[in-house]
Amino acid sequence: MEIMTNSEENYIKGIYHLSQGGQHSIATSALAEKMDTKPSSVTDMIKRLSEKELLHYKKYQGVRLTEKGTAQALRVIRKHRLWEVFLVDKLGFAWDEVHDIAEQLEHIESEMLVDRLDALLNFPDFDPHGDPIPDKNGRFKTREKKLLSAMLPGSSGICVGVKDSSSQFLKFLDKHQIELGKPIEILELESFDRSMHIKIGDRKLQISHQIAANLYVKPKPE
Amino acid sequence: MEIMTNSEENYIKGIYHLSQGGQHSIATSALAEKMDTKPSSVTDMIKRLSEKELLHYKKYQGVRLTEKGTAQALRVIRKHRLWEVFLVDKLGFAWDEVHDIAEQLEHIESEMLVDRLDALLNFPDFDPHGDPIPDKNGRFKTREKKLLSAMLPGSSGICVGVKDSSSQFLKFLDKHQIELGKPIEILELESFDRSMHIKIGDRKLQISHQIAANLYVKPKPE
DNA sequence: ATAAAAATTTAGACAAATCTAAAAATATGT
DNA sequence: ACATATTTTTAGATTTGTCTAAATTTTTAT
Ligand SMILES: [Mn+2]
Ligand SMILES: [Mn+2]
Ligand SMILES: [Mn+2]
Ligand SMILES: [Mn+2]
Repeated sequence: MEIMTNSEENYIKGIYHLSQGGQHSIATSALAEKMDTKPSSVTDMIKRLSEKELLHYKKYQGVRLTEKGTAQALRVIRKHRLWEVFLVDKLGFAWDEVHDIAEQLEHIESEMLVDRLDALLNFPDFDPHGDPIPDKNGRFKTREKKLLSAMLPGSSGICVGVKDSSSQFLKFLDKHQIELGKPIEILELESFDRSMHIKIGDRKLQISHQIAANLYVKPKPE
Repeated sequence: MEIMTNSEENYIKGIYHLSQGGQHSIATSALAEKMDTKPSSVTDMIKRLSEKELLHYKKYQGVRLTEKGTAQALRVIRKHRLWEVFLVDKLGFAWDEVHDIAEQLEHIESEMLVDRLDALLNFPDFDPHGDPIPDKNGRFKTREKKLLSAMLPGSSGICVGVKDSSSQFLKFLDKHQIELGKPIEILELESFDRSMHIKIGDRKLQISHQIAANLYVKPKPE
């Protein structure tokens, strides 16, 4: 494991996240968008990362992480999510306040620190946004989850994650007491605007399609 | 408070520490030594910091922190020492293992994070090495302390700090069960090699001058 | 199939932080 | 006081990461 700069780590993480969208290879422009930078800068960085064998690159063909690159991405993601849990559980931050701080903390280098933090937090499987936390070998729990918007009236489940984790969306959920872990039931779907009547916990409310399209639910079997 | 790079913060901190040695102004060469870099690099950085009004600089005359520079140094030192307390108290690190990790953590930017960490740790006044932790206004407790080597036979006090905080020295102290907070009594001084017979806690032992010259003691009055 | 559009790469520049080698200023010793 | 030694600064180069503008390749549309 050679040393990586913060910027290199951020690119690798960005590529990893884009790869979760199912694409075989990630386009320069997509990565530029993700990293909030110019395609020319991405090309430069891609060459360095390819040199270090963290990704596969053929000119004009986009990139794909190597095994080594994937492992590195998972290490950074592990740190990011563990720090988020720390900030929420130990320092009382709200779930919409932790991302930017975790963006900095994820680059702190010390395997011992990460593993002890993991232990302090009781080896959490998921972060405050419902995303899985890789263990020290890069393995993580997966669980069945569907977007609420993809569920049918009459079905039910448990609220387990968010797709959009912007502060605005998270605060909106707070305001309506929509929390991870709560049972959720789809009562009715308005075909006109696709808004949904749901029961969350023991309260009923109506939410727009945009909200339903950003909430993950673990469906109850049957 | 404009943004500072990690490197700028490290220089400011280095200058602050050298200034504690009493000098009116800090020489380029002294700072180069401290920062483990070349004098020419120091000159470059000094110009940038002077531009930002963090220090006073006249060519060939060395540097001195401005008010603003001092405040900035204290903010970084506060973070460094709070993180050291966190690592020891909450993650169970030994006092000789925390410095390098704190060197990284001290650059994390978030006033809220620092203040909440401070609260989690119960607003500690001193770090694991006995150094004072500035509060959010940059104020810190001072306490009377003398090098053990400067104390006379028959006098006594409490062990409150280390001058050398290298891992080797700290491990040496661990091995001989010399811990901060323990009462210490000077029994006899060998004039030949200045080694000391002391009682620490309830054990007697003999230590070399080099050890005594790196241990701080709060002397008992009278 | 070719021309136009879009995506990607290259070329050249810049800021931060470092280095080596050379020049300039300051300090020291007789 | 003046030559020598030491310290400090300057000049020029390098690495990382970014940018703009131009060139090149790929994709899309007619
Ligand atoms: Mn996050
Ligand atoms: Mn998260
Ligand atoms: Mn330290
Ligand atoms: Mn310390």
